[in-house]
Amino acid sequence: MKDLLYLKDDQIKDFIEQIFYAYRETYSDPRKILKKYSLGTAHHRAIHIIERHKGITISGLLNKLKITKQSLNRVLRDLIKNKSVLIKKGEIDSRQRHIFLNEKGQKLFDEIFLEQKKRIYNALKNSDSDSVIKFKNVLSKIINE
Amino acid sequence: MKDLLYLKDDQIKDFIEQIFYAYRETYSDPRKILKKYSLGTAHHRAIHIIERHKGITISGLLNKLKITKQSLNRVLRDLIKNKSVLIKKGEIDSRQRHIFLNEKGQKLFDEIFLEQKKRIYNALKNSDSDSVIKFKNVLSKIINE
DNA sequence: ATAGATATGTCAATATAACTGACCTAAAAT
DNA sequence: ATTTTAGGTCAGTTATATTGACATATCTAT
Repeated sequence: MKDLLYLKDDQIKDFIEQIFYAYRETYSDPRKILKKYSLGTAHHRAIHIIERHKGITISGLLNKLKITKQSLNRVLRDLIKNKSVLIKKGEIDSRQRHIFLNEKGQKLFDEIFLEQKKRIYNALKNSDSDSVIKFKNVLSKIINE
Repeated sequence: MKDLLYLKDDQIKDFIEQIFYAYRETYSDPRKILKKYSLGTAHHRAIHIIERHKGITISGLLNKLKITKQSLNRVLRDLIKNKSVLIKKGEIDSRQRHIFLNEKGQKLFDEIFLEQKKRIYNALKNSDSDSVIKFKNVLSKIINE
């Protein structure tokens, strides 16, 4: 049995608490901006993933957001009504829908990101590159466990 | 102007996405257990913080959870009815309430934690201690920004 | 002693974001 | 031709949060 300090229960409990704070703070920063456009964090998460995975399909988005299609449908309906999002039929498989941010959506993303970025940027700018790489690695391992 | 790779926007966007996944996965693992006791993630977060900050006051808990007292009240009412939580009047300031897990609450926490721990434990056990320390440091900086 | 501030509790209404379950169409795969 | 897959939608419900108003007890400061 290992007895490494960083595997002690208290350390793990701390991480569980810290991951909650990190998520909550990171996603609460741009709430005011979202409210200006009558959107919420559900829309924000969708916009973020669409921006990072341009042309993602509905099922692709569902897999990343892990919500039901009924929930996603409401979110996408709002974003389409809002004219932030563009949906294209698949050329190979025309059952599929490919989702993109249009110009307005990209501007909205940029505005949200500018606000949200600050927290991460300021945290990273005082960290050395080794810390950032290792942060990324551990985070990835947590997700892919 | 710095031009460090890890401060590039794309890297920061990745972190924002990864922090969402890490939080969601970490807190969705014990949902089945919670459901067994007719509790949800809101109760889980409260239980976790009470376990880590034994005797915390209502306002202390509000500061950590960042929800309204009306929301917290519902959560605590459920936990008291459930007989997981014990509330003591403050001895120095009798307006204050100090919150504790009682035996049943601690057992519930242990059961939740055992499930939730796996993900973090497995992620950390293959990481060297330097990685874990640096992960913790960056995470703290993100929270305290 | 009294006035104001603080800590907490609670009622009511509403908002946000999720869920389940049922059913539908169009197109691809077999 | 049949089945499966990708997506859309209606209806009802649940979980968790919000705002706003008001109440009580206790502490602090004058």
